Amino acid sequence: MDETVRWLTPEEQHAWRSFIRLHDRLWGLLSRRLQAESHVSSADFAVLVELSEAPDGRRRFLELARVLEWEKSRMSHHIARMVKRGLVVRDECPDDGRGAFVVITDAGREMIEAAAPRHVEAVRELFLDHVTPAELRTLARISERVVEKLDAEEAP
Amino acid sequence: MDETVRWLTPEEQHAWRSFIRLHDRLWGLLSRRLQAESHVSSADFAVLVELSEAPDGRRRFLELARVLEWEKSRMSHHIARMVKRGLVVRDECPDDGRGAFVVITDAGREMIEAAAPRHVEAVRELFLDHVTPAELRTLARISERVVEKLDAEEAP
DNA sequence: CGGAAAGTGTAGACACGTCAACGAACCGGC
DNA sequence: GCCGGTTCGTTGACGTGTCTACACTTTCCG
Repeated sequence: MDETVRWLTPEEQHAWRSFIRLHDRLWGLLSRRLQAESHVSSADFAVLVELSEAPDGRRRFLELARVLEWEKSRMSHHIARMVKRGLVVRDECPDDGRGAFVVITDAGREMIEAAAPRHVEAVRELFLDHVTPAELRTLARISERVVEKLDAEEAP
Repeated sequence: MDETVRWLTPEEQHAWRSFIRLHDRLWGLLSRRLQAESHVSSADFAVLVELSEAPDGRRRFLELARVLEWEKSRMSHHIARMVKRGLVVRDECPDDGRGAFVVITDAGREMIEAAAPRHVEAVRELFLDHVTPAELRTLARISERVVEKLDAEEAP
């Protein structure tokens, strides 16, 4: 084993753990609120937002997966569950025999329109209200830069 | 419906989405590396770190849950899986007939000792190396402050 | 034209987390 | 002592995410 491991300094360890902790707590609370108040999961919410903003409320399957950065398998399973609950329907694609559209239903629109304002309010109350504009810019800058590096990491 | 929803500004929306995206990508990549290189999940890793640092490699069940901020049910399910794979064992508590200890096994120690250096290296390579010390301090400060608010939110 | 390769989506097995209900042991006051 | 409330931990049902393998198209190219 390589004995020259560069372990994290206490500051690094603290920052890293705090960051993970922040996300877990925040996302957990937001998800539970969304579920309790609006009866949709965060994943449902993401799909419905994407569809409701699309022309005719419809999107190709893998296009949706690409936008949300989900694996196609996850998308397939999740759409199956959403179909079962009546939030979306599948529609065959005339141009491509393999493909399919996912289309938001009226029930889906009602869900998202009821959930969105509450969700936005929660994001403000639980997060944005406690962060200064300068801090938010720093956070965004860090996030963009690191994600860019990760993209480069995964590409090859 | 309340028409006076304070929707997110483009800057806020961008920062929020970037933050979530950062966590998802980073955590996803780290988890997959941990699994592929060391055959442990992030959750296994967290448990093993905690146990390996404890005296005699043992901890009371709910104490572990409290430290990791996991629900007791999650802990119970997860420990059951780890027992099945031989990473930990359960041990009855003589003082308290209800209670139990979770104890790390030799195999568990080997796992964590092999996984830790790689994991630390990955955290550096994928995250810390791309963030300045000042940015890291800002991130830690934000995280602490918001988590504190969330604690206050959940307590009552 | 025809066959290989790549694209689109599905399906099953499994790991994981949450929720709610439960059983068993402890604890405090009467 | 014992009864009610609390704590400790388990369990089963269910929704979710990943991985692998698969089936069916389309497309590319000789």
